Amino acid sequence: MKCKKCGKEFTGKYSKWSSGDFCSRSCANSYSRSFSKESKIVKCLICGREIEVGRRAPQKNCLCKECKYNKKNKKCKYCGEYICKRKDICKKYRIFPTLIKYFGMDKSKFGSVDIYKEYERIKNIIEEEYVINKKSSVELGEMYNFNYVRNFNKILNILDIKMRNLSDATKNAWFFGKLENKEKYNQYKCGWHITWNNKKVFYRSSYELDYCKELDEKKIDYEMETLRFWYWDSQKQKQRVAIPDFYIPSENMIVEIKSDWTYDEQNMNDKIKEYKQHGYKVKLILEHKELF
DNA sequence: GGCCCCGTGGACGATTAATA
DNA sequence: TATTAATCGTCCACGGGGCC
Repeated sequence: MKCKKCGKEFTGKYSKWSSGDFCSRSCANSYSRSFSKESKIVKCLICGREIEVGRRAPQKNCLCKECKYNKKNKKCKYCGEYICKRKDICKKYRIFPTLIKYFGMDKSKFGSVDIYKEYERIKNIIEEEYVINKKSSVELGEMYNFNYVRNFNKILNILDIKMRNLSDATKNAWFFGKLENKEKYNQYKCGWHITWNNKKVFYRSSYELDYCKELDEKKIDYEMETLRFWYWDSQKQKQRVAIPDFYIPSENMIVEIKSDWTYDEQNMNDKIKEYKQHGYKVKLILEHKELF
């Protein structure tokens, strides 16, 4: 026989595993190495995907990169993947029991990538309440029967929901009527007044009380501090909350009562502009005189 | 000036991932 | 397998900011 590598004539096999093509093991190795840069396409033993391997790659090495990695690593018990596609979510595994307990996260989704959608679903629900409906973290805590409602902000933080700053939070509280300060407000003469039609209203100055009496005499129905508006304060250059003094439903009219001492013309113009944009008529009474 | 909502952040313990 | 590091839950106190 003629050796495929060196061309020498030889007889017999150099070993019982020899194919009979080579005179010696070194020739067989040398021949094999000469093809080492060649490759072949095989199917991954695990996933069946076609991959390129060295021409003489052993059967046991016919694994794609991912399957090779997978053999060395464990599956994530949250998304079920060897390499988490949303590591940002899987990393938050500590909050999952909380999301299940208080927000109804579907735990049957664990172990598959469906957990990502489920997580986003819960996050969207909370985000809608906090960002769009402007509920406070405390209100949300109560709403979801959270163990310690005052700590709901940590949940928002973990879910990457940007929290309001204290300034906006306080303005929100005013807008939704959570801050009233009625009895405590004592800078001017103030107190409760019963209207002609038996409504209880709170006045914050003697000027307001005088106007109450005037409306009582005329038997005009009115409300005090029942409306709230966001308006742009052009002097302070920020959004603020305006609470009109009087509202007369029959005329759809807002009435502001001011004294020289408290009157800020620019601020009043900012507020009135907003009232009118909402379709209300506006009356301003300064020092008992009707300006418009 | 006075009140109070709500955001902030620390302490501590429990749990789990990461590492040796 | 044991240890360490990271992170979350719970509880609490503080005080900024807003309103009139």
